[in-house]
Amino acid sequence: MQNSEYNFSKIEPIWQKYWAENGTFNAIDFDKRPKFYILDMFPYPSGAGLHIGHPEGYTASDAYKRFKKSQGYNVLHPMGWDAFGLPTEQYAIKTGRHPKDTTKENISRFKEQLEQIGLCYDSNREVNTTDPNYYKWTQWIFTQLFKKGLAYVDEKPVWFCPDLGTVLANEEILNTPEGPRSERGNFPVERRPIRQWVLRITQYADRLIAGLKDVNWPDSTKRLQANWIGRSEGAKVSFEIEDYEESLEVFTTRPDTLYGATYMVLAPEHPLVSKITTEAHKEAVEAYIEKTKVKSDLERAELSKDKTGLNTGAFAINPVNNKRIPIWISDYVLLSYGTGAIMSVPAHDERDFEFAKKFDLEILQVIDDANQAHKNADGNLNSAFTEAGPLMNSDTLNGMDSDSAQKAIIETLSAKNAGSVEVNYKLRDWLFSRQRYWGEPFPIVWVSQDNYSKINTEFKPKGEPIIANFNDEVQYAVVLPEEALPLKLPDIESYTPSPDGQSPLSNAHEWLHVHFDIQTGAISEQATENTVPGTRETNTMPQWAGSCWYYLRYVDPTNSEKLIDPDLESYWKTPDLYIGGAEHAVLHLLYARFWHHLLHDLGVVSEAEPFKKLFHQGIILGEDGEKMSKSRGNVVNPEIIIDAYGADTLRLYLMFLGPLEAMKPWNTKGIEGIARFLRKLWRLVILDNETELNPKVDSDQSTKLDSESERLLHQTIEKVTADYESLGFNTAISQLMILLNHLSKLDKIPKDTVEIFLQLIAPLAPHIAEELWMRLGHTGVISEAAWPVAIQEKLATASVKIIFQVNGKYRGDIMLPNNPSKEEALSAAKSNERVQAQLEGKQILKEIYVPNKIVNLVVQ
RNA sequence: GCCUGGGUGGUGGAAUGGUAGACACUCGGGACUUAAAAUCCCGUGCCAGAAAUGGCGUGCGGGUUCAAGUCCCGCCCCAGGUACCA
Repeated sequence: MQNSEYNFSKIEPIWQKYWAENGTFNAIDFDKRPKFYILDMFPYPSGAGLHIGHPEGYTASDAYKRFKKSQGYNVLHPMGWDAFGLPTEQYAIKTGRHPKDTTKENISRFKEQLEQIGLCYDSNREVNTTDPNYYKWTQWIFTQLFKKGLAYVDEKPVWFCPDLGTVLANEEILNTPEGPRSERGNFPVERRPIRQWVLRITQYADRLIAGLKDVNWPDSTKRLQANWIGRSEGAKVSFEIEDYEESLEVFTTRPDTLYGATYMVLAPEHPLVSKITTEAHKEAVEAYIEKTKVKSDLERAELSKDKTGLNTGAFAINPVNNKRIPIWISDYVLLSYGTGAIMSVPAHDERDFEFAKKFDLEILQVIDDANQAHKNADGNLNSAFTEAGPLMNSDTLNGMDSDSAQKAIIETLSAKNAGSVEVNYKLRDWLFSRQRYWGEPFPIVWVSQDNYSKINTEFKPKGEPIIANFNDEVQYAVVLPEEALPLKLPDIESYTPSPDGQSPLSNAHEWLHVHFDIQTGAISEQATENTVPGTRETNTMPQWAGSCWYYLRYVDPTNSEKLIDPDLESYWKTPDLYIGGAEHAVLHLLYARFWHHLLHDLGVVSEAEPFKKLFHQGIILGEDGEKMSKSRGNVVNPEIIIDAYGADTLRLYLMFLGPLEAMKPWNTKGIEGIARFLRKLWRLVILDNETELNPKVDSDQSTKLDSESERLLHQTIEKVTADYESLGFNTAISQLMILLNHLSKLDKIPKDTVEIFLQLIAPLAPHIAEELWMRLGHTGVISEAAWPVAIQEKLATASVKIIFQVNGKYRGDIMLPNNPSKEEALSAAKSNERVQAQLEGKQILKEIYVPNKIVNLVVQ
């Protein structure tokens, strides 16, 4: 505490308590006021507590919420906890403490820290993804996916991390110079085939692209999502393989270049490789496959800058001209995209060109470049020509443009049953299971084939049954009825996953083995004539599951009958503003959109898109300009700042650092300016060292502001209002500083002017604003007061400043009565001394007058 | 490589095509004080000058315009994302 007058550590807790106890910021269902739903990305309550990055976005949303409330909106601004996750489970493995208990402690620490910053949330609407009453509905959504045939089980080669004892998704893998590592812990990882649940997000790919045009998001984020989904239109073409029954399917976006296909390339893992490779090439090909297996995708990409590959000795037949072309393998072709095989057209694809050059394969130009392409002296291409153009070397299609040729070729192919139009996506289905304890259990029971046939179809997926092998026995998946939800996590002795990669739940024997009622789906411990024996699914859901739909539950957090009440849903709809980091631009936002579309199909929600407006707050870097991290030792702890300067100063400073969306370094020295600003505000209202009001503040309204001060006041109302609306808090604060600097120089200040100032700063510095508001004699809180509105007449001026320029350079200015004529302005300019000095001995070529703004004399 | 952002004083950053550097930090000088803190006043882009003022200045090179940090073309650098997507 540096100042005995403005005692923030005394007043801040008082107001925090007041807002909490009075539910000042609680939303009211079905209120007549217009609704406004503002959402923050909810945090993972880690053991480390709050990081300075959290309060940046959270302060912005808290300020915006207070602003909107003052403007007369019924504001919903909730907070919750994304509390399933690996660190808590790791901690449990280490200490044996139940993740439930650790989570509870972490949450209460987070809550305390958020409250200290003056962040207010509707406490009746807190959600916690690990609460069975919450995850009941996460499981319910999964049952809907299951029944619609949008979930399946697949044996997938996925990243396995022996140190963490779990499977990791691609997005949890870091590519380091030492090879692939786990994002958490930086442990080495390897590929292993494991039974996994997968969701068919690809079925929604087109709708997820289309929906992007209906949302107000940063363009860069929309593009990122569209690119991630990666829709490409083209054709599937099938090539016969010489001497084999099988044919080779490829996907191409350029069917018009089919005549230029001079060889084929298969991914080394392609199932046909071992079959078609000739004796002479077998040994080398097998060695190459082995080498590929140990490479990560990134190594494959990186090392293959210089392309590698081998001939299999086999030949394919081009369906349009029956040309015999060799089949190669190379790791630049990925099994996971398209069909895992390509037709190579080196003349018109850069990668193929490079490969053909390296292995001296034929390059046949089939698109006329009209002399645009780089060629060597012999007239051969120096690089691939990848644009469209008229065809050449293509029999009857010569001269036809690329577009028409694509259609013609696909038509020819489909007549021969050798090809068709095809759409491909980069997006892959969503790997939805983890071999962990601390996640939502799947409401699934596995039964034998015989027993499966006895079970009510209600518990089975639409379409194909879901089957998996357990110890060489085929099992069928059935889903639990809604009444059986939530399926709670059982208590277990050890949280350590078994070394075979199975979840720790596989050791919870009593929980594991159940009897499933074939009619009702009810689970019982004892067998009856209506039950069949089954085994529960031991995988749990990924952390994304709970965070995919939490924004809906805030609206109706305690409903045990429904995920969300339809009336409440139609009142609150979806968030009007979503603030969160750009690091979630793809995965979280895409998964949540997928589920929201699904819920829309199910009639649970009334709109297809969940987040109308999205804002990405930036990142606060350490004082050294680097990302804050423990290892760098540049982490700023918000609690220390609050102790030294108070929450209001921290809030203002976080917002003053720069634009909300920017990445900006923290600078502890700079906070002094904000601290001075608030002390100055305090002194404006309260007399030094006393609790009484500063006599400068005229409470009987006998003084009036002079017109210049009044104009500044209303300009400030206007600018601050507009800046808050666009989340431009940094410039709003500097405008408030200008006004305060001005007011503090006046001898007398009308009380209502001070009050307006307090209202304008209240969203950002709510504690001091409440305190001074009360001391000015108000019985109600400033949080409930209506937002001030600028009076247009007060903004008007009687005179206008005209800038003088000579050859575009500033040479002086003058105040003139409004709307001076061109003649008046010009003569004022010409009679200015500095202007005259510039005109000395020169000739005026042109006289520009921009009304009420500027005179520019062009001279020579 | 590709896709996004972005390059403005010693620092963070302001600027609907119209006075570049608002607002702060830092630093320097002064007032108040026994002293310090707090507070207040003055200065603070660079160069020349006692000052008035003048010249130069928004990554670099061109262009459009009476006027460009802002618009157009070409480069350089930095940060983030992505990884051969056929």
